[in-house]
Amino acid sequence: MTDSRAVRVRFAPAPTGYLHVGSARAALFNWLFARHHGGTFVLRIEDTDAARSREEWIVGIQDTLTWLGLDWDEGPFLQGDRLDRYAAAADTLLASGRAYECYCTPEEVSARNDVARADGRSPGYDGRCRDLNSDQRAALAGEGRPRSIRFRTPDEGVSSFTDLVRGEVTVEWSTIADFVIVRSDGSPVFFLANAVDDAEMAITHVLRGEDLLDSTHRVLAIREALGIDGSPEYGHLPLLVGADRAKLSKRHGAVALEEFRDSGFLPDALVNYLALLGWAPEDGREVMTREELITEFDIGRVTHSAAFFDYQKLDWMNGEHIRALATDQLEALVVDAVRARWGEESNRELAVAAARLGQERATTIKALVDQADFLFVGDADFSISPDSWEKVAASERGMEVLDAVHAHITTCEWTAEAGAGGTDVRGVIEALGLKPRKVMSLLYVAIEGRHAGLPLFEAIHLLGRDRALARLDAVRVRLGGGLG
RNA sequence: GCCCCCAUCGUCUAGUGGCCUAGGACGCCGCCCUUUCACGGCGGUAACGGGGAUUCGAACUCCCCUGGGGGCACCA
Repeated sequence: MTDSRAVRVRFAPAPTGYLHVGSARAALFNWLFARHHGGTFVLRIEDTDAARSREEWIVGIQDTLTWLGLDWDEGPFLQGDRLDRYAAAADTLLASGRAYECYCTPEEVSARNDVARADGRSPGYDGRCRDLNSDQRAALAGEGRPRSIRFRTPDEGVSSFTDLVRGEVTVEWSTIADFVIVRSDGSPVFFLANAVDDAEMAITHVLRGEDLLDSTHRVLAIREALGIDGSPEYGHLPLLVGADRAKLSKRHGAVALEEFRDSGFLPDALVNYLALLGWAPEDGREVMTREELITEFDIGRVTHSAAFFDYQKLDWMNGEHIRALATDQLEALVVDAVRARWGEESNRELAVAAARLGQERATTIKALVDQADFLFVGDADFSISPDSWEKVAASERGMEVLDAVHAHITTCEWTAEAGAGGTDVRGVIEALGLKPRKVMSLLYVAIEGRHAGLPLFEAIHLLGRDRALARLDAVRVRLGGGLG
């Protein structure tokens, strides 16, 4: 951007639910754009739909943005606090004739649209109240009909603007029907509030999803009708879609940011992955820090087509970020996660050890903690997953291996210095004439309850001699050989 | 039905007329490493939707078709 004005962008969610991953992506692009240009990032809550907006979502969205690390410089501004401005704007439009009073009810309009569709005609307000005179209006009002205010779109000509990502976008006014800007309860509708606020808040650039592309013409028309000079530049971001290429929604999988947080994804990884959905830096880097993203971000490099949200690639990305974490940072995260799961008095040393052993292999914090379950679970609750057992139940000379390992663990050196060196049972297995890798799974299952997990010798050492022996015994029994 | 947007490997993308027998990443497959699983390393699989036009030359420009998506609310 070569715009000389100081950049001011905004993220303007409606507090009608949790923060959706698509909205988060829009917030991120605005934030990156603002930070890249040293501009201002404004948070505005578009709560003009009182029926669907809720206080808890206003709080929740802010919490989630904060967790993601998308800090805002101004706001949150609530449109609910600014109703007088929208009312004034509506009066202006009414006075100039750019808007008119409409006495059709939503039900009537909807019914007429259904008929239109059924007849193969285009839906959209049919203009019934467009040219009422004052007597007609008074009569309709006299019937007790509710009054809304509708914007009168131009009858001819075109609406055109230059989109930052798509270039020139033009549409004929004749295809855009008159639309409501003030509901019959007096509350403003998105188009009006949006136009007024972007002007008053001196927003210079609007980056939002492509699903809002058509509405831009209407917002721009209101600005013009209000006599507001100039307008922000608009950039419509490609949509995020699911496996069926439709707009990403709940049925495609996790879409609430909270779900990603609770699954142990790192904010930096999510930010990194989201940034790459619809944008790529010039040099093709993929794993990037927040600072690198800010430096490289360029609205001109945003792509045009919808992007599939690939959970597998997110997993990979998260693993990359876990590995890039300073060890003490990961330790802190794992300790917190372990305590959230097993209680505040959970053994900190074990959690720290698990963090270190897991850093090289984990994709999420949750998966890492899952792998460490065997360290924290009570002995009475320890169990072996059925499919893991199935994999090892027929292990070659399993009983012999267990006996030998049991004997070794019983007598091996057990000191902090020796560590996992003492619990290394490879020699024992080789002495039986077996290849360690062939029978190791059985031991993993016995000790960790699953055939894949944290390194075995370290696991045994962390578990402690008594608990380790008890688990070996349990599997000996299960294998049918008793405790000979 | 009408309007708008979009179109490169399965996926995310690089590519802005010759550097492209199309590059990278995820996934997948194989090999190596290895204390299982991972991680890591190496290699492989795999794409310019179709048709015209412009040009000495098109993934890149234009047109048509096809396909996909979005919108047409007193939601945002």
